[in-house]
Amino acid sequence: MPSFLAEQTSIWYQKNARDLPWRHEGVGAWAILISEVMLQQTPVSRVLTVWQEWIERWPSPADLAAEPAGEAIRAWGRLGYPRRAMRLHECAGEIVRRHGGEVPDELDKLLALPGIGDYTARAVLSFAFGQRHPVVDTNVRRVVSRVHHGVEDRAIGLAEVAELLPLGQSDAALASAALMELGAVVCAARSPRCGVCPVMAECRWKQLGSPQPEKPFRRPQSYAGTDRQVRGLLLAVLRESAAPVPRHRLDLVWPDGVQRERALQSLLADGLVQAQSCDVFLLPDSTPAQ
DNA sequence: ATCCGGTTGT
DNA sequence: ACAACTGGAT
Repeated sequence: MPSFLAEQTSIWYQKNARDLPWRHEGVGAWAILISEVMLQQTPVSRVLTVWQEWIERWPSPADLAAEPAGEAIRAWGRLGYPRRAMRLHECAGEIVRRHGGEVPDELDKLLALPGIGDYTARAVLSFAFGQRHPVVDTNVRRVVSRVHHGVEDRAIGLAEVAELLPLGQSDAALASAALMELGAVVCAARSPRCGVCPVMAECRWKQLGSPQPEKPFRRPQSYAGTDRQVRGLLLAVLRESAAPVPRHRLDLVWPDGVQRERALQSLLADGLVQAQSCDVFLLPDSTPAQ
């Protein structure tokens, strides 16, 4: 059932899509997969340079799999959520071992890879292989919720999005990209630009006066002072050091010894950091087994 | 339901 | 200060 939303947004997208490098002709599935992982919870502007470095350095899964995980973590830079870099490295290894070094083009095989969930698996199938799948991220959820239901935060499932996509594979893939783009550029969470929206005339949310969502209750959860910040500070020291780092240098980044130790232990548990001895640490440097 | 980063726009 | 940013794993 091709919907008004999918059709109009696709038309709009073909004239207004941002020129992002991973959308260029000839970009392979591996490079697109990398872009999708990097874009998880991370704005486009910050992904651009790191993505370019990655695809030049590791143009195939085998290239990344051949290096220690620490190199992926180092090259991740300050993108945030560095476990994504580690999972991407594991993912490359799985692709080499189980899929002959080629990114699989089947849903169940992608979902079985580390770091690849419901969103990323379908995004790769749609944008790299031109298949028809519901690609549901926070943008699509917001667009469909607003336009069809007139509310900000209604739960939007895969089936609901699948129903509104065009039937043709490439048309559906185009519509998926278009819905995400609309959510990112026009139907923004904070400052929607309804004046330039291609579906304004049929938007329930606009008709209802753009009602704000009910905020049930949300913890303040500031970043400053959290374990997350301390993990980031510790990892930054290890990233920027070519040589293993003695504990006393890590002690400098955060005054609270208890929290510092807890953060270090969690990094070790995640596999983001490796202990060379009891007081010397480094990024994972073991060359992966073939 | 929670944890997991780091930057930018408001 | 604060949410938002093309989520995934536990």
